[in-house]
Amino acid sequence: MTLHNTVERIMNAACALFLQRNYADVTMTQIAALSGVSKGAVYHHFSSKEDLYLSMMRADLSEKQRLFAQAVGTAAPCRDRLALLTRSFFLLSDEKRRLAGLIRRDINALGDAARSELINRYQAALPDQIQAIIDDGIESGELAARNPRLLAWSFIAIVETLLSRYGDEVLNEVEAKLDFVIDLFINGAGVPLQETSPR
Amino acid sequence: MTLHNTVERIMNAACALFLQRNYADVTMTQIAALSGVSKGAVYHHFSSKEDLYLSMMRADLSEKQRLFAQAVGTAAPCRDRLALLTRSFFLLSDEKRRLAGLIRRDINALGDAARSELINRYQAALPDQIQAIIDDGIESGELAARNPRLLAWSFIAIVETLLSRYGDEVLNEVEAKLDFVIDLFINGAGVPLQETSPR
DNA sequence: ATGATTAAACCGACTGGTCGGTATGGAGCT
DNA sequence: AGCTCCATACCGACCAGTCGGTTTAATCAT
Repeated sequence: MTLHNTVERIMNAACALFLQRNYADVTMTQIAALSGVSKGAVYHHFSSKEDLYLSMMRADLSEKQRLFAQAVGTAAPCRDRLALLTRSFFLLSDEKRRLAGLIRRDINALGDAARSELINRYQAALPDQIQAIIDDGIESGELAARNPRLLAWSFIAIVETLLSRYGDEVLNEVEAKLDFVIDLFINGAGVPLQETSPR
Repeated sequence: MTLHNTVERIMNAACALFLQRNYADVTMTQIAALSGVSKGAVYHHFSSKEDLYLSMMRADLSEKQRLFAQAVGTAAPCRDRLALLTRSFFLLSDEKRRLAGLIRRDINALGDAARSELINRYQAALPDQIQAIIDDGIESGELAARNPRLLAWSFIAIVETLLSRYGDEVLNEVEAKLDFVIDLFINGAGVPLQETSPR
């Protein structure tokens, strides 16, 4: 739409292709073809394949960091803040939702500098922010005292479980997904010992 | 084994290389070099790169399926059976432990036939067996009634969280890892509402 | 305005190099 | 001999990245 709409189209095409194939299996020719521009145009805007991948990820992670910072900055019980953050994640488009997960798949294909930059940005955008909420939850006594970083990773891992095709079919509503994730993470899979059913 | 120790060496080399790099980034020449044999020898025993990858995975998944079947066949509370299965997993060598996780990373690089075969074998070896335990747990009232397949995936996801370098540093004892996984999965991260909360 | 100038955007054929896979032939056994 | 096992040399395909040339569009001069 703007002056640089070519850059935008290249990034969108790259996003779509990197989502369905490994970093190594996506060719610059394919990206150019899907963008509707030539390979020369792609290399005019991005200095290398890695530069293109990095630019795409940088943009996405910045957006997510900004988005999730709202939930982190809210004053509320830990459970509600986690729900707020997770809801905003589930409300993203399917593409955006899966993008961050690519990092773990492609990280080995990148150079050292790119790799550590991406890891840092990913940490700041996702695990660190979730851990901040969990830290507060532990301090306030809402959560049991365990390693907060491992808890944050586990939380993310559970969320990613629902990004599969099957997860989307079984729990198609955002609130249903939210319920599953938050309830499993906070209360676990076991039935509460008190009240209703015995063991 | 001694007769075909070349096959063994090739498989071990392939295992080590596929663990540190993507499927596409591991070359047959590298595998041959690390095996100490020639490329011709590799192709003498395996018809293609995909065949080698598949053979490696087949062997590993069969072994895991057999291993975990013991826990599934045990008569005990769901929690104990999950712990039994998970302990046997954590007691595997580092290489073996990470191997199954590769599938999700490399699955897109394989052909359709290989892909679906691997997915089926993985399902049978890990999620299906864990789900069998969870199914029993739900039926006996030990676990809350939720989608058992999603629960199985979540359980695996939590376990995989501890396979990272950091997870190994923080919880270096097998029993500590086991405690984290089982307790988080069954009881959740929140403090129990009743009684006094320990630690 | 209108033509001249210029720089950025863009194209696509091409290159250098790498990879999966094959052809060939030799060593050792039966 | 005839067979398995394995090493070396090689082939075709394909990729990231380059480069000379063309188009577009904005700026300046008149």
